[in-house]
Amino acid sequence: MSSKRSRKDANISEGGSSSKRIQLEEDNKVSEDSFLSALNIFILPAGIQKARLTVLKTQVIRYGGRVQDMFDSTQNFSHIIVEDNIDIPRMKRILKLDSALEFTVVKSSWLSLCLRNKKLENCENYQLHEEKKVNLNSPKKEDNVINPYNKSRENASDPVNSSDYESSDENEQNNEKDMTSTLHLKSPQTEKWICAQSSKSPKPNMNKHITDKLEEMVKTYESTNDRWRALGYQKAIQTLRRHPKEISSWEEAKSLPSIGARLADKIWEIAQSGELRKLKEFESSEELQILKMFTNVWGAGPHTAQLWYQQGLRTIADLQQKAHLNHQQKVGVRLYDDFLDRMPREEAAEIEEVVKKAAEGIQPGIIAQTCGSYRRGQSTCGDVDILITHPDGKSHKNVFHKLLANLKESGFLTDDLVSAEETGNQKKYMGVCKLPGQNRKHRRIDVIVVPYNEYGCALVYFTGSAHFNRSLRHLCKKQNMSLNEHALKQGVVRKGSEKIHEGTVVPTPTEESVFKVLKIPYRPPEERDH
DNA sequence: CACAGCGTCCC
DNA sequence: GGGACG
DNA sequence: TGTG
Ligand SMILES: O=c1ccn([C@H]2C[C@H](O)[C@@H](COP(=O)(O)OP(=O)(O)OP(=O)(O)O)O2)c(=O)[nH]1
Ligand SMILES: [Mg+2]
Repeated sequence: MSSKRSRKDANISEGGSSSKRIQLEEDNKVSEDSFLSALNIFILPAGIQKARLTVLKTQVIRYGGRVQDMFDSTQNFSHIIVEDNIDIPRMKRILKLDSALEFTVVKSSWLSLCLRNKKLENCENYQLHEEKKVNLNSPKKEDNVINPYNKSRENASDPVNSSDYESSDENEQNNEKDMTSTLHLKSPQTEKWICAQSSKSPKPNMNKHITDKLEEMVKTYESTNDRWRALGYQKAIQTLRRHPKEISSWEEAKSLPSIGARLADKIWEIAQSGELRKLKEFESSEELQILKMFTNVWGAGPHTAQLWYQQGLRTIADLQQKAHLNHQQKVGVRLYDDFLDRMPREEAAEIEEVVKKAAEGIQPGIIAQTCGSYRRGQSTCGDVDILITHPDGKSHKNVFHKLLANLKESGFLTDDLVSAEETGNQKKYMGVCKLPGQNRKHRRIDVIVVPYNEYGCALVYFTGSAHFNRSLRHLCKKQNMSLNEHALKQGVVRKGSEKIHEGTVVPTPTEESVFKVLKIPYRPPEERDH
C-alpha cells in the first residue's frame, strides 16, 4: 500500500474555499479560446454516460459553444452529436423524427477530438448520412419539442447523498431501453495476464495527474469497505501508469484494459478540467475524511473505523483516550505518524543490514534477503520484508526465535504486531523496528523464515506485488494448478470455488522454475511492480 | 449474473 | 466465523 | 469498479 496522506485532521474546510482551480461556472475572463463559438449543438444523450455528457456540455460551453438541452426541430442547430454507435434510424426513432434530416449529425468522438485539439476539426469523417432507403415506418409526427431525458436535468448537480459511495449508484440508467442491441461492437479484448507482462513502461507515468486523483478514490473506497470498486480503480491506475502517452480523449481511455465507461468518464473529466467532482465531494465529507484517517491505524479496517465513528470518535487523540483498542491498534495509534509515510529505500537497506548481521551471527551461511517493494526496485518502501532460509534445508529452524530475541535485546525491534506465527514449516513475524540514532522513525518490518525447498515459491510470494501475485494465482487456477507461498501444485480439482483434490507438488527450487511451469516468460522483480 | 487470491492470526 | 493483514 |  502506498501511503502518502494529505494530513489534515478534524478541521476539514468545507465549501472548497481552499481550492484554486478552474471555475467552470461561467466564462469568467473569456477563457483562452472560444474556438467553439460557431457551435450550436444538441447532444443526444442515448448511450452516453451521464457524467460524460455533463463534461461534454461543460466543455463546449467553456469554449464558447452553445448547447441546447431540448431538442427542437425548428431551431437551427449546427450539429447534432450522437454516441458513436448510434445510427440515423435509431436517432430519428429517439427524436421521433420522420422527415428528412435538416441537421448535420456527427459522432461524439468528433467533439472529443475538437476538445482535445482545442480547435474546430473537420467533421467529415465523423458525419452520419441518411440512407436513401424507403421509409416503411408509419409516420408519427406531432410535437417537435420533446425532452429525450428521462428525468429533469436539475439532477445534473444532484445533491449526491453521502451514502452513494457504498451502493452502486443510480446514474447507470441508459437513456434508452434497447441499447443492448448496439453494444455488440465492443472489442473482444482477449485475456491478457498481468503476470505475463512487464510492469515497466518506457516512459515514466504520463498520467500522474490522473492516477493521483484515482489513488485518492481508491483510499476512500477502501476505507468504506467497497473493496471491489477499489480494486477496479486500482487496476485502472496500473493500466494508466504503463500507458505511454497522456490520455487525450474519452475513447482512448475507454479502449484500455480495465477501463470501462464509468472510469473513462472520470479519467476524461480529470484530463479536461483537472479535477474530479466525485473526489471533491469525498474530500468535503467529514465522515469520509475521518474514516480514511482511522483506517490508517494499523490493525483497523473499514469495519472498525465505522464503529469508532459511530461511537462519536473523531480524532486519533479520541482513539487513544476513549476507544477500546486491541494490542495492534494501540501500537498503530501510538506510532500513527511514523507509519503514515514510506521510507527511502536506502533506509530499508540499513534495516536489512542489521537483520542480516544478526542472522549471520546466529547461523553462518544463512540467506537473508529483502523482498517486497525493495526487491522490485522501488525508491520508497512502506515496510521492509525480509525472507530467511538456509541452503542446508534444516538450519533455518532454529533461527527464528533466536533472531527475534537477539534483535529485541539490542533494542532494534520495538513492538510486535503479530509474533510467533507458525504456518506449516514457515514462520512469520510482523513488528516494528527502529534504527539507532537521532531522528529515526519507527518502521514496519516483516520477517518470514522458510525451509529451503519452499524458497522459490516464498520468494515469488514475498516479492509481489500483491496485484502480480493475484494475477499469477488466478492464472494457476485456470490451469488446474494452485500457487501459494509454500508450493506450486498441479492436478488440482475444483468444484466451483472449492478444492476437491489438492493436487501434487511440483518442485520449484527457483523463481524461474515457477514461471516455467506456468508457461509464462520470466519477469525479474523490477517488472513485477504492477 | 458471477467473479475478481489465498492463507493465516486475533478476538 | 468475521475482520484484518500481507 | 471491470470483464466475460
Ligand atoms: O495482499 C497481499 C499483500 C502482500 N502480498 C505479498 C506481496 C508483497 O510484495 C509482499 C509484501 O507485502 P507489502 O504489503 O509489504 O507490499 P510491498 O509490495 O512490499 O509494498 P510496500 O512498499 O507498501 O511495503 O507480500 C500478497 O501476496 N498479497
Ligand atoms: Mg513491503
